[in-house]
Formats: sequence, structure tokens, C-alpha cells
Amino acid sequence: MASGSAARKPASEPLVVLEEFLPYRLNVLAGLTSSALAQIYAERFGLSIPAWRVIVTLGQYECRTARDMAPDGVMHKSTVSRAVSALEKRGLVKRRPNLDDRREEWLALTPEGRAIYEAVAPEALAVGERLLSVLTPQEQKTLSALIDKLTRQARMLAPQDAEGEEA
Amino acid sequence: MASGSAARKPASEPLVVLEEFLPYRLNVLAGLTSSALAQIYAERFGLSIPAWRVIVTLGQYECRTARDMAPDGVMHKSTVSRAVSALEKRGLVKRRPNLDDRREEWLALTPEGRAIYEAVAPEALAVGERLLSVLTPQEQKTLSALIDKLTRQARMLAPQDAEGEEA
DNA sequence: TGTTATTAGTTGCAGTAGCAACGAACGGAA
DNA sequence: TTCCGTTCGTTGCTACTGCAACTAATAACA
Repeated sequence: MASGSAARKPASEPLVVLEEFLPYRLNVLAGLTSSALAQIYAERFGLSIPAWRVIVTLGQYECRTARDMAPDGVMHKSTVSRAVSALEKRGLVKRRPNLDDRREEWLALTPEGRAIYEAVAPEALAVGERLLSVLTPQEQKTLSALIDKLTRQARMLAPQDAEGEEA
Repeated sequence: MASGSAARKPASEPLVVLEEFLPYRLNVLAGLTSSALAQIYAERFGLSIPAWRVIVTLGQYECRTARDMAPDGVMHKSTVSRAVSALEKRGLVKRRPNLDDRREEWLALTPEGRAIYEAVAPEALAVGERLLSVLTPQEQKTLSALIDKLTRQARMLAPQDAEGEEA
């Protein structure tokens, strides 16, 4: 009886309280920040998340694809491959064969690609700063250290590399 | 010239350093923890992430679907709908019409569903604890508070609700 | 040298996500 | 009651993701 009030009443022994479960909370937070960022690079520049990462990486260095783009297994190599293809098709990235090792190819931003980079990057940074603005500088340092610790540990617990999905 | 050494050399003015960019790091961490968790509920129990969330929520309360399952826009309602359908088909969740409002339906775990819940939950918790084991209790408290702060802020910056994707 | 293992990158396939449109049911106001 | 706006939930469509299999090139070793 009293069917209505049973809805939110906890069951006898809730083994996991989702709202307190760290992986869940991390995923919610990561998803929200992604949404905030996606507004910028997706809606306004037509970039997917992998494409955005490629652009930023190439804006930072001038490196080669796949393994360099996902050195820690953050992106799957097929993901990188497709992102690069798309960017090349749009004329934002250029491939150049590596004569020393013809399995791989050097990637670099074209002038158009760099223009986009220089337009997106500051806005993305601004979002990051707006996010962090609720933390004191000290808290930001602490957070950074905690994330590093957890990431190291998570890397040990995860299959071997792999990433993606949510939880 | 010296083409090889240019690969990792930073460009003149790297506007964004991906490895230091908070949204990126959050996503990497969240992805890694998801992978660790997925090993359990996906490979061993055949549950998708949304299904896992539904199971846990129903193990915690005895609530109704969709809006209750995603009160903060963490999951899209279509995602919840499909997860529930799949779980119902497997006999892990049962629907019961809500006579007070026939738009919605009450959901509850079946005995089989609860059995799975009681098998998965402790293992998932263990993964969470193993993750947190690299932090002191004090650090865990701090982290929790920081995540809360950031989540609140991110919720303000994100479109309106929405979630998903990565970055 | 030849043989085998490893690595960079691509692509077919299948599963899954979100969006948007839809139907059904409710609530409020005239 | 009727009409309009809102909400719960489902479903078609499309796009994306990861996996696994594959090619091509290199490395390691006998």
C-alpha cells in the first residue's frame, strides 16, 4: 500500500548510492563540461570531439597521428584515423609521408586549420577558466594533484589502455 | 630540415596545452574509470552503462523511469527508455502502470533483477574503493567537495541540461 | 638472408547515442 | 466542456564509437 510514497523511499539496504559513487559523479561532471565545450567547437566550428583534440594537438606540436595523438590510449586509433580524414577533407590538416618510416605520416595544420585553431582555442580556454573560477588557486592546485593521482590509479585498474563510454 | 625533431617540439605559441586542460583531463579520468567498471557490469553481467544505472537506481529506491532516472539530465530519456525495455525483455525489471498518472509507469526490479543487483553492486563498489584507495580520507573529502562545486558550475555553463559525449 | 613478431593506420560491421518528431495523458483557463 | 500548453515515454533516423580484421611497413633474431 501507500504506493505513491514508496517511489523515493530507499530500499531496505541500498548497497550503492549512485549520487555518492565516484565514477558516476566523475562521469556526470565530465559530461557536463563536455557539453559546455561542445557548444563552442561543435555548434560554431563543426568540430567533433576527436577533431577538436586533433586540432589542439597539432596546434600545440607538429606531430604525427594516431599513436602520437593518443599516446595513452585516450582515443582509439580508428577514432583518430577518421577524425584526421575528415579534417583533411575539409582542408584543415595536411598529410606528408614520413620517408624514414613509411607506415606513418606527418600531420600538420594548414593555414586554414591554424586559423580555426586560433579562433577556437581561446574560447575553449575561456570555458575552462569559467569552470575553474569557482575554485581558489589553492583548490585548483589540489584538484590537479588529485586528478593526477586518480588517473594513474585508474590506468592501472582499466583493462590495459582503452577508454571511452561513460558510467 | 631536421624534420624528425620537429615532431614533439611545441609550436611558437601553444594556446592550449591539452594535458593541462581541465575538461580534457576530467574526460580522460572519467573514461578510464568507466572502462574499469565496464569490465564488471558489461563483460560479466551483460549490462550497458545505462542499464547499470537503472539497476542501481532501482536497487536504491523503487522509483519510476525516465524523469526520475535522469532527474538532472544525466541520461537522455530515450536512453533510459531503451535501457528499461532491454531490462524488461531480460526479465530483470517489471513495469506497473501508475493509475494516478497513466503517462508514466512504475518500475521495479524483479527477483532476478535484484539478484543481479546484489551481485554487481559490491563489485562495482570495490572498484570505486580501489580507485579511491590512493587518496587519504581527507583527500577524498576534499575531492568530493571540489567535484560538487565544479558540477554545480558546469551545470550553469552547459546548454540547459544535456550531457554525453566527451572532450 | 629469411622468418616471425610488432607497429601504423584503414575500414567493415554492429551496437549505441542523441535528436527530433510523435502519441498519449495531464493541467489550467475560459 | 473545450482548447492549449506541458510532460512522460517511445521510436525512426542518422551519426558516431569501438572492435576486430586487414594491409603495409618495420624490427628483431637466427
